[in-house]
Amino acid sequence: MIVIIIVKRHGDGHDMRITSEQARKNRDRVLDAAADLFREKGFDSVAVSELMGAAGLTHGGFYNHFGSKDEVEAAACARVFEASLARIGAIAGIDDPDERRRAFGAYRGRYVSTAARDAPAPACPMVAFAGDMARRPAELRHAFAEGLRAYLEAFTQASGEDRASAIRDYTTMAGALILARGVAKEDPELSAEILRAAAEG
Amino acid sequence: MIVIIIVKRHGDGHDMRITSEQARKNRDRVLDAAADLFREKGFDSVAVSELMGAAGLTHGGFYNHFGSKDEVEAAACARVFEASLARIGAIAGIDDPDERRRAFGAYRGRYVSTAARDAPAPACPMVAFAGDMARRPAELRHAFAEGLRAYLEAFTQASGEDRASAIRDYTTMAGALILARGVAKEDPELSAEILRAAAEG
DNA sequence: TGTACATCAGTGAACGCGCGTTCACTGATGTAC
DNA sequence: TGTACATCAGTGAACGCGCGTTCACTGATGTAC
Repeated sequence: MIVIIIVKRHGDGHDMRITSEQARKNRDRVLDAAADLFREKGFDSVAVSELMGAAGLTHGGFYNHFGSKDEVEAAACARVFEASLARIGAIAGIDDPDERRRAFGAYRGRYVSTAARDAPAPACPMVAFAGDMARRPAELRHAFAEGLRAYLEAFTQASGEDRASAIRDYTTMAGALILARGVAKEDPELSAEILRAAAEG
Repeated sequence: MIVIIIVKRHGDGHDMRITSEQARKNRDRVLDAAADLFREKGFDSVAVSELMGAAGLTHGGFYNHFGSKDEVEAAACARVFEASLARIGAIAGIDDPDERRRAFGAYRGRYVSTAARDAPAPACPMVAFAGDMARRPAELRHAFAEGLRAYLEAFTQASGEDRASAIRDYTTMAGALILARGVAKEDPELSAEILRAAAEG
C-alpha cells in the first residue's frame, strides 16, 4: 500500500503572493517599526533592511510598499504626529475646565518624567526629530512644520493659558526632555534635575 | 647666453614634510572646520574627506592628526564647549550685579534671536549635539555631560537666579532654538513666535 | 462551479556609491655627526 | 657651518563595508471567462 501525505507549507517564508489583506498588514507593520526605530535611532541610523526585518520580511520587498526611503520617513513621521496630536487633542477637547486641568497636569507630568526619558524612543515627534529636521527633504520638513503648528494649537487649548505662555511652557518641556535624554546615561542625577526644574515651571 | 631661472615651488600642494609649525596649524584648521561642520550638519553627515578639504588638505593625511573619526568628533565637541563656556563664564565672572544683569540679558536676547536661528551652525553645543547624543560613543557622551554640567553652573551664576529657575530658563532657551531652527525654512512666522515666547520668559 | 492566466508581494542576489581606513610613496624638514 | 640620513605630513590609489536601490524569479491569489 502506498500512502501519500501532502503537507501544506503555509506561511513558511517561501509562499508567494500572500493575501492582499496580509499585504496591507505587512505594510502597516513596516510603518509601525519605522515609527519606533526612527524615533529611537534617527532616520539615517536605520537601514531599510532593518525596517523590513523588524516586520518579519526581507529587504527586497520594501519597494512594493514605498517608493523610497524618504517616503517611508515621511509616512512614519506623519504617523507619529497623528498619535501625538490625538493625545493632546483629547485633552484639549475636554469640556469641564477642572477635569481638563487635571488631565493636562497629568500629561505634563508624564512628559517630563524619568520614565519618558528612559523610554527607548521619545513619544514626542519634536523631541525625536527636531534636531536634524534642517537637513531633511523639503516634504518632510513641511510635514514637520505643519505638525508642530497643529500640536501647539491643541497644546495651547489644553493648557488653558494664553498662546505665548503655552508655547513657552511646551518649549521648556521639549527642551528638558531633549537635554535630559542627552545626559541620561552619563549623569542621571543632572538629567533628573533638569526634568524636575521643568516640571516645577 | 643661457639664463637659468629656478622657481621655488613652495606650498603648491606637492611639497612634502612641511614645517612642524605648519603641521600644527593644519591640525588646528581641521579641528576648526570640524567644530563648524559638525555643528552645522551633525557628525554622521560630514565625511573625513570633507573636513580635510575644508582645511585645504586631502583625506589621506587625516590619520597623521587623529586616530579615528570618533576622536576628531570628541576633540571638536570639546572645542565647541570651551568656546561656549568662555562666553557664559565671562558673564558669570562680572562682579557688578547691574552690569552682569545687563550682560546676561544681552546674552539671553542673542541666544533666542532670529539671527542665532539663521546662523548655519548653532553656537550652543547642546542645541547642536543633544539630539543624537544618546547614539554616540561613551567617550563623547561623557564629555557632553561634563560640558553641560559646567555650562549650567556658569549659567546659574550669570543669571543670578536660583539653580532650578536658571536650569528651567536655559532649558526654555535651548528648546526654543532647537524648535525654531526645525521649522525656520518652512514656517518662519511660527519659528519667530517660538523665539519671542522664549525671550519674554 | 471550474479553468486559464495575469498579477504582484515576497525573496535574495547583485549593483553602484560613499564612507572610514590603510598603504606605498614623496621629498623637504629636522637631526646627528 | 656642512653633510648624510631618518622622519613624517601630505598625497592619492585602493580596500572593505554597509547602504539604498534594482532585478529576475516564484507561485498563490485574484480575475476573466
